[in-house]
Amino acid sequence: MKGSKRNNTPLKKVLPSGQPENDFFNQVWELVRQIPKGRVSSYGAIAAALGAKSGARMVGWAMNSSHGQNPPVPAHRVVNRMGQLSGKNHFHSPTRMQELLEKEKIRVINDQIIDFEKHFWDPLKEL
DNA sequence: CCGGTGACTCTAT
DNA sequence: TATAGAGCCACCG
Repeated sequence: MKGSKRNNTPLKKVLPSGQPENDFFNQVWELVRQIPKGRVSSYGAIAAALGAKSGARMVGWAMNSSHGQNPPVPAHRVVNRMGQLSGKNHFHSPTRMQELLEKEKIRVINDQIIDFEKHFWDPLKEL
C-alpha cells in the first residue's frame, strides 16, 4: 500500500470542446442558468440545491469563474440571503448588476432588491 | 504538501 | 436590535 493518499486528485475532466469541466463549478453554473428571467436566488439556496456540502461561499467563487463562460451565467440573478447585490463589485461595472436586474422588472434600491422574497426562486422547491 | 483566501450564513453576546 | 465571531469547503501559489 502506498499510504498517505489524502490527495483525491480530482483529475479535471476535459470536454471534447476543450473546456475543463469542474464538477462543482459546472453544477453551480447550470443551476444558475436555470433561474427563470425575472427571478433571483441566493448563494445559500444554490449551495443547498447541490446538497449544501460546499457552502454558500463556494457558490460565490464559482460565480467569479463564470466570467466568459458559454453559455453565459446570469450571475446578476444571484444575490446574498438578504437580497443585496453583494457581488455587484465583481461585475464589469458596479452598476451593471442593477441595470440587468431592473431590465428584468426587478426593482433595486441601494443595492437592495425590493420584494426579494417575491422574486426569490428556490431551486429545491421549483425543481 | 500546506496555508491563505473568499460574490456567505448562522449563532451568540 | 445591532455587532462580532466562527464555520464551511474548493481553488491557487
